[in-house]
Amino acid sequence: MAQTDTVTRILDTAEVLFAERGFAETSLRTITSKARVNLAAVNYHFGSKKSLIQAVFSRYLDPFTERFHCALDELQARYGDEVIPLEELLETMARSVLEVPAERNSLKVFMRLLGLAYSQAQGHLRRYIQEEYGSVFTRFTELVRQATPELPDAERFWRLHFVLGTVIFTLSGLDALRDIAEKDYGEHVTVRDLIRRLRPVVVAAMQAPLPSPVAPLAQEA
Amino acid sequence: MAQTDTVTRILDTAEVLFAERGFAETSLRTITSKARVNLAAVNYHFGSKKSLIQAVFSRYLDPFTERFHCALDELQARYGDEVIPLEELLETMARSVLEVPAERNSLKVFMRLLGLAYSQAQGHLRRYIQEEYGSVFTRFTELVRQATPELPDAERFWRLHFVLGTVIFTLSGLDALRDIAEKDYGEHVTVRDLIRRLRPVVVAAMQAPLPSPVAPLAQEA
DNA sequence: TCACGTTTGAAACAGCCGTTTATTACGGGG
DNA sequence: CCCCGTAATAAACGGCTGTTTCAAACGTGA
Repeated sequence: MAQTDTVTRILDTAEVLFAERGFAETSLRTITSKARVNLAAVNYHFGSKKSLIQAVFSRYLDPFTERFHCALDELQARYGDEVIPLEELLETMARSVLEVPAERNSLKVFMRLLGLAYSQAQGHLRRYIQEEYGSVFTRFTELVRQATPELPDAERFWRLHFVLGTVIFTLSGLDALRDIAEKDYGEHVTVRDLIRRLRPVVVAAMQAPLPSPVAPLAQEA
Repeated sequence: MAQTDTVTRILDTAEVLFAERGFAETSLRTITSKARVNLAAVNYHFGSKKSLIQAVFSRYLDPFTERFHCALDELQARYGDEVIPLEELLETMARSVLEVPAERNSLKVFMRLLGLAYSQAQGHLRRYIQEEYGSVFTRFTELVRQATPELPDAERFWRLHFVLGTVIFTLSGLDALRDIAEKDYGEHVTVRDLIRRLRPVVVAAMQAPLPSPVAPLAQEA
């Protein structure tokens, strides 16, 4: 079937180019010419550039949410009524994130796309992701809440976004950082290696002592 | 003098629009019309859109690097031959970052611009910032090295970028996150409040235990 | 007051953008 | 066989992009 081939070739090319340059900086002509596909094929199969962007995300997020839900099911079944430890939750999430793009070894692309979804304006994208995939995050958040009863709700909310920032920021800018690290320390760092380094940092961040209630950061020392 | 007025009006308008929508998504026509300035003024005063972008960054980074250098001078003078504690270094950096845009209460814009400089492709921008302002970061990194002798060099490098990711990611996406936080917890969070929350998390991240050397993250539990 | 360098102004430039149209080629069921 | 829905193609559409041009206005020293 020629249709499927055209569609996937567009998606394969688009996700790489989007990850490299961003959405606005990647034209449909660049995508279609590099994919050796007619320009009109994008509008024919996807309707618009916006829809193409959403389709690129769905191809990653649909399998991810499914796997993540399953992994959480298994985790809850294993622990029954006991509280699932925080580290277990974090590792489950990490494993689910890693499994999806591992099939096409494109973790870098996946992370870069997630970073773009956050940083790039693209209001429609944030809304789309929120509406389509917000429920998994809500479920995960609730489990984290049970695992960290000592944290006030607001504090936990912000800390989750802190560590989310660390992970997405690091892995989405990995290529640039890797160049610097290689030049300075000679060692070629792998994604797996980076995640090994991230683990204790993330755990420590979540378990950090509560901030002082009066906020004297900018005072003169 | 009318020239100076035109230049600053362009810069004032451009930095806000860039921060809101990104570089590619902000046209010169949008900038000049909102700044009530002729379209050609940008190319006349700055030469090109690229140069305008760099000028926007310079206006923040030049005062920042100067203040930061002075603050580090003072810190080194105060501690003499003693090692400067890590918390002291982090707070000095935070204070320097906060002081600059405080004059025009535009910290949000500043952070968003930093985030864009990282996430947006814009190779020319990264190169420009690296060449122009890399030395301050090098100096700061060396002081952090002395403050954390127990960390291997590579580990420290990555952790600095981890916390950098947290701060930039959080503060540059602050508006979106604030909306969610407000809806969920009702409290309106200020930048100052966020920094208060960030402090213990950043310190804990830098002081987290070293990762296990064998990297078994993705193994089956 | 005149002349001159600097700054504004309106208009046009070529080029790329996303999208649409109309035509052609394909391929399995009546 | 023909027919018809699906898909690929080339070409054109209007619109917006950054940049350039050239004339007009400005302000300041001679």
